[in-house]
Amino acid sequence: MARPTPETHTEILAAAARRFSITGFKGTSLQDIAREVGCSKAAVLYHFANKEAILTELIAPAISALETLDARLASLTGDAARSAAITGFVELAVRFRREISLLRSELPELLQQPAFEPIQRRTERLLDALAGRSELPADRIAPLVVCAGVAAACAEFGELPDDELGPALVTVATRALGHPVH
Amino acid sequence: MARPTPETHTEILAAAARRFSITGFKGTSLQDIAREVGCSKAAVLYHFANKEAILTELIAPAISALETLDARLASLTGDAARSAAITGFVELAVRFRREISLLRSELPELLQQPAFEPIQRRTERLLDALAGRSELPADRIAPLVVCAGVAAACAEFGELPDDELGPALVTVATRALGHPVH
DNA sequence: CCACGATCTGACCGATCGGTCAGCACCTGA
DNA sequence: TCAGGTGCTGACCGATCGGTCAGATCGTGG
Repeated sequence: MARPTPETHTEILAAAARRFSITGFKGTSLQDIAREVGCSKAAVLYHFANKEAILTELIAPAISALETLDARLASLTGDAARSAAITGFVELAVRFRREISLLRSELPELLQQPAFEPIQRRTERLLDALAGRSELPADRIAPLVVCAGVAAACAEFGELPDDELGPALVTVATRALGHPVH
Repeated sequence: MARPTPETHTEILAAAARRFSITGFKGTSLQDIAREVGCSKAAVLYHFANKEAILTELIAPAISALETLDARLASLTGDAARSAAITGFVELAVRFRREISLLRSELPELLQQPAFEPIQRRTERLLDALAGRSELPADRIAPLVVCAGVAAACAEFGELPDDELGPALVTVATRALGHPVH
């Protein structure tokens, strides 16, 4: 074997994405990934420090996009924050639906690990923006429904074109969040 | 030890529910459950054929409730099906939010196993009712957002009283699904 | 021609998993 | 009193997990 192909790194990422989206992160072993790539498990661990490093590299672009959105929303309040949050989040969810689908089944659990704490924090701030900065528990329900629902729909409708899925989701989200508060 | 208490069966169920809802099904070992109960792993497997049997028994009431709802919706069409599906599903989700929360992180994966195929089928029929029996892909997006969103909200707002969470969710769901199609 | 770094392998590690099994302690009914 | 069933234990099983390590195999520059 031993081909002089340094593309192995990329191939591992692609194989891991496929496996993670089917059997989940915990449900996928390094052996599974190695088998799909056609190399040894040790080769996988030559390119990545450990299993979690593969996941981290896979979702890095999505995380940085989430951080960008969070920064843009930080200065907005009320309805302005809300509508910007809707379109921003939907656009982000549609663009990164592959990443969502490979995380969806284990995101709540992974989020509890300290390494993923930044995502947790940004998501809470996103919910805050979707709630129009309201602190009332009742006003927090709709944003959570929207967030989780949009993410699930993106994972499920992976084959739909962006320009069909996106506007439909914006419509649903806007309706769900109802008229501006007061 | 060896107390003459056949309540162990119940204690195991309660302990498993607590663990599953925190660390997930796959993330919880029989050892974990045994430790929480204060018995041996072998004792757990004396009361239950295997790990999956614990989960099955835990969610049995929720499944039968889902089947009842499915039967009731079967004869309805259009807007009648839709509004009945909304209130029925929300009521069910609120009532069984504990079960949802202990499954939420792994439901998509568990559903792919043949043993959970009935749930899968009923859920699809529920989505069908929520879509007002429409076959258009675009009309399927909102129901999925609502279903996943409501489930996530129920898992998240476990401490809210039923009569506060339920109506709020019905409102959000009705809004999200928009006006009756034609 | 040879030394070297990059790439990769197979063998191996300790830990943990779900599950089995022989047998012990206890209660109950004959 | 004792046979038998219930509830449970600790020891153990094979499999698999994530991860390590010494060394084989290559292409390449000196």
